[in-house]
Order: sequence, then structure tokens, then C-alpha cells
Amino acid sequence: MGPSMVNRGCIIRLSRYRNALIRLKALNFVKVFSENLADAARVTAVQVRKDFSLFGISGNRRGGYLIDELIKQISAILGKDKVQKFIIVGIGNIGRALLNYPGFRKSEIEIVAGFDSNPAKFDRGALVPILPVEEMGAFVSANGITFGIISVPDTAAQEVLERMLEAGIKGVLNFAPICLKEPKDCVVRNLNLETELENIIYFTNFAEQAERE
Amino acid sequence: MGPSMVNRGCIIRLSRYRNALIRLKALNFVKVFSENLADAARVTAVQVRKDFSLFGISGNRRGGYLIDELIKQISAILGKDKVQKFIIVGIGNIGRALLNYPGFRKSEIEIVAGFDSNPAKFDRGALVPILPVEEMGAFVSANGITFGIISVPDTAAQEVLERMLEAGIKGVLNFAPICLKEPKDCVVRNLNLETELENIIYFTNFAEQAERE
DNA sequence: TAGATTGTTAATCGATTAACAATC
DNA sequence: TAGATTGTTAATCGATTAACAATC
Repeated sequence: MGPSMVNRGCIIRLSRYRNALIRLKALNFVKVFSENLADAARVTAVQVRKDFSLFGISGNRRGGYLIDELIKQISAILGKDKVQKFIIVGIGNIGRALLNYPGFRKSEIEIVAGFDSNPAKFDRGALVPILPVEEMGAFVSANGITFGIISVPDTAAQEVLERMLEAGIKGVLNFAPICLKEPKDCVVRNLNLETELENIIYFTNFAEQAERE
Repeated sequence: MGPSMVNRGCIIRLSRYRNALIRLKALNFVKVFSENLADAARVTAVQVRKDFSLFGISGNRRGGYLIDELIKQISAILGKDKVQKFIIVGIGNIGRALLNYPGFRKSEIEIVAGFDSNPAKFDRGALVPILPVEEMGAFVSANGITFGIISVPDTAAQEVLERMLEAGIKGVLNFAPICLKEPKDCVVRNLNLETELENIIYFTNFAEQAERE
């Protein structure tokens, strides 16, 4: 039997631990204590050890964890042991930014193609080609793509998701400002930038108000 | 006494309810049941009513909620009753995409200036000017800015946050791939795009594996 | 050995859900 | 009135934290 389901927060923390570990390694550190990783990820040391224990990652009592080992193990969990290919549908502001985001290249995430409905955006010759959205299904099959990003306007998002499902995409990050339903055999995460800002606004106002009282 | 603290999830849901309500209003709907909003936000009807009750929002037993009233009340909570001004520090891929993001304009969120350390990016004459980061403090004071977005490389993020704090910024959305500590009197939310994709990758792989077993 | 750290089990806390009371 | 829906209180569930056992 595989490992049991862990929650979203846990996976986000693993990603943060990994980022911190890579920085520590760059500083020539070899070992790390749970306390250090906790500081880096803004959590408690117990949380770090608990997260690790869920994945059977163990260190040395008294000696902490070996950074190289940790990176290797967390990387395997997060799927960083091979290149993960994504396509993007919707080459507007956000779509284009992600297409060119340099942070992905050095981290086993590869955006392999963009798709749009506007012919003015097509660019078959580019390093990352931009193609008509009608070609998405064939491209996904031909290249064995598993993951997609949606960055179209809200009115087009549901249709794009359905096209992706037909094409065989199994995991989607949706930036369109509409909450897409998670289909039976595909993971969908809705990330709304306006909502993120509203969150900041609310909690900032709340804190200010609490202060005044 | 003000309302007690609610959790992040609740505010995200309010934002989703609001988006759904605006779409319903555009379709000339006047009333809505908790069941409908639940569908739109991918939660349960009880969750909707519970969220509303936390903010003293009430409807009509048997008659549901008036859409106009709901939008007004949720908008007030999310700070959409006035324009909220943001600055962005770091005009790279993500920074520039946010600067030009059309979704913000129509929703009381205004990006009023960008800042960068690279003179090649300065553009004082633009509709949204791009200025040297040294000028940020003065700009924030002069224009009464409360909110900031960080989209610089990880190595610069902490320093930018400190500059923002000095300038009097009270709420920050951080896109730099490093987890910034929340200071005493400022709200900070860390949003890492690579982490979001890693999340999709993990849960997709997990689901595929579970299926095979 | 003594001390420091990991790793696990049990307790706590907070959020969601269920049950049901209120009422239009 | 009967039926449908809201709104609230209590129960459940899941995640985090505390306590402590294990051990290098």
C-alpha cells in the first residue's frame, strides 16, 4: 500500500523545506536540525519532524539531518526527480509571464507550449511555441503531457478545462477568476490573484482595527 | 468590539461567493439560495450560511438572499467599497504581468507604481510609472499607500520587505521564492508559483498511484 | 554517562459538518 | 398549515501541538 493522503499544507511545507535546504547547501552546510528548517519555513520544529515522519524520512538522533539526503528524499516526493512538462492555455499577461518565468527552468518544471485562440499570438517557431488552442489535444497526446495551466478569461475557463480533460491532462492550475469544479480523475487547484489581494486587504484592515480598539 | 478573527479559508470563500454573485447579477438574477452559492464556490450550503453568520449577514428564511444586498455586504468586508492602492517592487515577468493585469482595474484594486533597481526598466512617464526602488519610501508616504507586492529574486526579497516596512506598508503579497517572516505590524502572505505547481504534481501523482492499487 | 535531538503517541485546538430549531 | 430554507448549537473530524520516550 502507498502512503496515506497528506494535506495540502504539508506538501507546501515540504516545498519550503526544500528551498531552504538548497540555500543551506549553497552555503556549504552539510547537516541541519529540525529547528533550522522550522525557522526557514516559519513553522515549529515539531511540525518539521512530524511532516518528515509521515513520509518515513528520518535523521540521526542527536545529529540532525544530512542536507543532501533530505533534498534527495523531498525531491522524489515532489516529483523533482524528472522534468515535469506543462502546457499553458491563454497567453495573456499571466500566461506569458509564466511561459517565460526563469524560476521554473532550474527546477525540473518545463513549460513546453502555449495555446491561444487569437491568431495574432501564434508563434510556431519560438523556443516555446504558441499554437492554436484547437491543436492542444493532438499536442498533449503526441508529447505525453500530464499538466496544464489555465490563464484565460473566466468565461472560457470551463471549456478549456473540458478540452484538457479530453486530451488526458491529469493536473491543472487555474488562474481564471472562476472556481472550477474538480473532475473525477483530474486534480484542479484554483488560484485567483484578485482573491489573494483581497485576503491581504482584509487581514491588514482587521489588524489595524484590532489595534485601534 | 470588532468581529473576532476568521480564518483565511473563510475570506477566500467570501471572495468566491462575491465573484459568483456578480455573475448571477449579470444574468439578471435577484435572489439566490445558499445552495446555489455553495455550488459556485465548491463548498456546502451549510458552509455558506456559517460563513455569513460569522459576519452577521442574514437572508430570508424560505426566500434566500438578495443578490444586491449580499454583494454590498461582502464587498464592504473585502474592502471593495474603496479603491485599494498597491505598489509592486520587482518588474520582471511576474511583476510586469501584475502591473498590466486587466482583472484588477475593474475591481477596486489599483497598481499605482512599479519599482525596480535596474535603470533600463525605469519609465516615469508611463500610466503606471516604473521608478527606482530608492524612491519607494517617499512615494509611499506621499501617496498614502498601504499595500505592496514583492516580485524580486529570492536574494533581494528580505531587504525589499524591510524597505516596505520602513515606508509604512501594512500588507504584502510576496511572490519571491523564499518564505518571509511576518513582522509585528504587517500582514505578509507568501505565494510561491513553483510550490503551487509542485502541489499539483504531487497530488496528481498520488491520485494516479492510488488508482493503480 | 549526560545532554541534545529525533520520533511517536496522546491531547488540544480549530474548522467543518450534522442535527435541528426557527420562521417565512 | 405544510414545506422549504435559514441560522445556530452540538458533534465530528482533522491538523497541530504538547508531552515524553528513544537513542546517538
